[in-house]
Amino acid sequence: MTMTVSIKKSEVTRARILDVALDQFRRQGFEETTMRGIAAAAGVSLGSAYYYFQSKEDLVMAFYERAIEAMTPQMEAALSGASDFEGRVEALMAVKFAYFQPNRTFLGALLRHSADPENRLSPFSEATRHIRELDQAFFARVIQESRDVRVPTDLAAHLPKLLWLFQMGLILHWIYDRSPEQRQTEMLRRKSLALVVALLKMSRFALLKPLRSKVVDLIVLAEGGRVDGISNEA
Amino acid sequence: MTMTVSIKKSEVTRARILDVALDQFRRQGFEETTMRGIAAAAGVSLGSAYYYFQSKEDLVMAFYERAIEAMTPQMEAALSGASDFEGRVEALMAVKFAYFQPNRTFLGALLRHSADPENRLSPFSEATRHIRELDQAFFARVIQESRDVRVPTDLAAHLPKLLWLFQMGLILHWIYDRSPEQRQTEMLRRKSLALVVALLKMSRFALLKPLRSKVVDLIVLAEGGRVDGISNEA
DNA sequence: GTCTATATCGGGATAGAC
DNA sequence: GTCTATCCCGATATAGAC
Repeated sequence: MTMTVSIKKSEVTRARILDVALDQFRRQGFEETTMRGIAAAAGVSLGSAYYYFQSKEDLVMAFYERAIEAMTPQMEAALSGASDFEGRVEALMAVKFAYFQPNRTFLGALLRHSADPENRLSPFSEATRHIRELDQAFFARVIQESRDVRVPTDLAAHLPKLLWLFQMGLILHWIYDRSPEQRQTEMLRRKSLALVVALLKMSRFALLKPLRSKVVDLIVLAEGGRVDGISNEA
Repeated sequence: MTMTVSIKKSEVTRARILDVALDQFRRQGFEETTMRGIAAAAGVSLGSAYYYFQSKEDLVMAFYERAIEAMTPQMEAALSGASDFEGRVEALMAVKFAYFQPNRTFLGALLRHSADPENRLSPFSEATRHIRELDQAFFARVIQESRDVRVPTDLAAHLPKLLWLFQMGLILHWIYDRSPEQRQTEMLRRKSLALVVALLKMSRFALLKPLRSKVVDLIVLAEGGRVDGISNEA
């Protein structure tokens, strides 16, 4: 009992700092929020804030961790809720859009650096690899479990990453979407997913085999380098 | 005479600051270069440096301006040097890669923010629109002047922007390419361009008309929003 | 181990005197 | 136009209270 309490003491402080930070990030954005401001609002000294989070970026990483944790059960439900390929992919993406909705502005501040795989906060970075792979695993399950879309194995092997990339593109578009209530992204999401599904269904046609081979060839080449973080220059 | 001299006085100072800045950017990168360092090396005070360039970013914008200015005649030559579509597109891109070669690291520091169209330095920003449009105009000329690739008009209307986007993707890949001498990007460039050309040639087939319509539909939707800077929520 | 107070540094940016 | 002085902020370091 006493142990449990003493352990929690610091975790409460840590959680409070994180809560305050995320709140300020949401309301003022990333750049505008200062470590001094976070510490003050959390009722701790600047030194304490840095004691728990070595940098401002670490606070963001904690946000990512929370997000994937909270979304995992929701994505499980999404998978069993829909019955066909398109429905499942749509359901998976819907979870993200719903969860990130209140944090859209804040997320925008983070994804500003998304193009830089060497930035820890980038969705393509080594630091976020774990989260990325967890997410891609859900897309892999969609492919395995859906019977209505059968993709040739050479292409299927890369599909989880491709679908994840497709999702990232939509999120990025959404972040900067200035149309009322981001309706434009919604439409884009619907139409582009339909197109992706149509292309995947076409991908089995023997006539298109040479074309598909070229595409897969390109994907392999691109993956060998940059698409998935620091590694593999095969 | 006296007027000419007195006008030039400040421009010389301005040019000196810019020269020093670009030199340091190239050698140390963007982040590592400080306004204090620039001012010191240019023999002016920090305040003076800020008098000429309101921010560090402004120095970068000047770099962009210089770049497009220097590359314009080279791109003209590239267009007349090649005879077919693929050759011309390749020649246009080759000009960029050659010009940016010595600035690759520095360019990387800039394109870190490329995903953010609200960042002035982003190739998708309002601030860089002018440069972007100049560049896209060269791709438009390729399409008009090449007889070997005939693209249906509905798609052709968007092709300059699409080709430019394709080029940006390759440049981005190149920036973070860790393979020796960025050979990977070179291969990717060659193969992906060949694929693009193959797809464009296919685009005329009547059988693919419905698919093409869907693609064009998507492009229009995306362009209406984010792809090209702040404007048009048509 | 948890936390405060405080000093210090580096660097972008600004105000105001000259 | 030019400079000095100053501010703000992220980050680091240190000394010490409990």
